[in-house]
Amino acid sequence: MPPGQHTSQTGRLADKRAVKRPLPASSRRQQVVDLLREAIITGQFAAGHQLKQDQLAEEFGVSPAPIREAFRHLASEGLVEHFPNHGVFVTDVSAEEFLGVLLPVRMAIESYAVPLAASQMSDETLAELERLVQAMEESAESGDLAAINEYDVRFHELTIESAGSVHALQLWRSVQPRIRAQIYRLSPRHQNLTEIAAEHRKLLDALKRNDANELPQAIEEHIVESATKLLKRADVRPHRLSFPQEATGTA
Amino acid sequence: MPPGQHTSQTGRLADKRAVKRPLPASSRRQQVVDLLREAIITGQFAAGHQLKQDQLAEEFGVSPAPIREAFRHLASEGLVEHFPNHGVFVTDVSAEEFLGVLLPVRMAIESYAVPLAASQMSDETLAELERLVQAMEESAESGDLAAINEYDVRFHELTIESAGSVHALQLWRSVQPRIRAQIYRLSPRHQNLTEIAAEHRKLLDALKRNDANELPQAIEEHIVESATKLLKRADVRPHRLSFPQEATGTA
DNA sequence: CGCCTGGTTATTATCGACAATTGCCAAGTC
DNA sequence: GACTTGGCAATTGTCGATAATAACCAGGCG
Repeated sequence: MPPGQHTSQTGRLADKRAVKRPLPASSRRQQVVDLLREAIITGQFAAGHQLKQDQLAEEFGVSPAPIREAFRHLASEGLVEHFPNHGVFVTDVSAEEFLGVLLPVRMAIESYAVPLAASQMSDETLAELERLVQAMEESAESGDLAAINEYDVRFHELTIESAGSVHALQLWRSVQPRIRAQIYRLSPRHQNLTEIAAEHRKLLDALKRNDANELPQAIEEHIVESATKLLKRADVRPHRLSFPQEATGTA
Repeated sequence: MPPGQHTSQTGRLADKRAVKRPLPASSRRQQVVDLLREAIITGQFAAGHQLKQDQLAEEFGVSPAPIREAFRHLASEGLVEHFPNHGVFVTDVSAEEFLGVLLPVRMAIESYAVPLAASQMSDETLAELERLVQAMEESAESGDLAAINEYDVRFHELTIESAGSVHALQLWRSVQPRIRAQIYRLSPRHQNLTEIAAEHRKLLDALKRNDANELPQAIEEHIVESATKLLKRADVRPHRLSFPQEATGTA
């Protein structure tokens, strides 16, 4: 039975899991996934580079099996492509695809999940979000971009988790790393960190108010803002921002 | 090197692959994936059911390794959930998530990919799409719903392939099985098959005309139509269809 | 002189066995 | 009598080795 859905012992299990960590986190596969994802996102592996299972297995001191499973997971995040009998290769993300697909998909996911989450959010979760925003504000002061990104990701993930939608969360986890990869590619420096923190403060306030009218617009703004800022700083000006929301009048 | 991106021998490789099959298709993992996916989509495995690697390994006459990799792939399609050290369990898809996330995400993907595909579509591809629609029309005559669904999937997949966007295709392949699962769950019978074929004929005509103004609306209609028909027949009337495109005025 | 053909090697895919983890159950203790 | 604690059984996770696959290269043939 899936943890948390047990017949009678749910409480005991939930306690056990809570006492430990949210995730078992240990598992060679998971460790490999995390290491490789970070390497790809930060650009240590260039697009097109082949990842060889035996080489990585030796490098990490594990057998090929967990490496191969890690490959499948990374493929689900779109960070690598798998060609049967040929290997896995680091995927490229074009600015067009970023704007045309990844952001609209993220928008679709959060437009559904965030208002849903706001309507049923526990005080504990709100407090945790508050802590995350504070941590972002502090990291902005000290100029720690990596930390801000980490809190940013966690903020959104926790919010979407609260919506309780398995599929919204699964899809978000699939697109999120690709979006983060773009952030590292397009704006590795000179981001206005204070603005990022402020944006999340604004979103958190909207979550607290839980105004069904205001929230969808707040999410949309939040996502569009972060994207356009990113692109401006990188001097990438695509022909048009074709978010579904903006496409109504242009058709 | 990824097939199709070779340094000099591209032609030879492409020929070789074309002579054989589009996919190597053989691979125990792939076979297991296809079998399990079909079993889940058609409801042979109920939501919540645990898939055990050793049991399936024996059943299929393979070792646990390809089964485990198949699990990872099915998880990327949202058909199963993986709980480390606990197993994989068939995922449930609520009607709310179907309408709220899966369809909007599909809409976002196709809104980007289909116009892009239309703008650069080869005559061969158009001919293949034409064949698919004809096959659908024939299957509609003979009342073969399974065949229609198969052609339906292939029609959209081929279209999105033509767009040449790795990520649009990857995401589509991730959401598509879930949507198909809903089709089987909500409307296993009594679908108006002729209408489905006609819808695709209309979409194909729009693709042929490649009218940048008309196409986005045609896609939107196509997706919304299929969804609302599906829901009407199953007597499921959600509170509202919250597609991003329709949310502009409501905020 | 170019094309086909067979061996060679690098790499992936699969295997079967073993180790680790987890939940369960029963015995023991306060 | 309820709670803790230890062992038991079922299941997943990992291993190291082997088999299968496909690109590369050299030699032979038209």
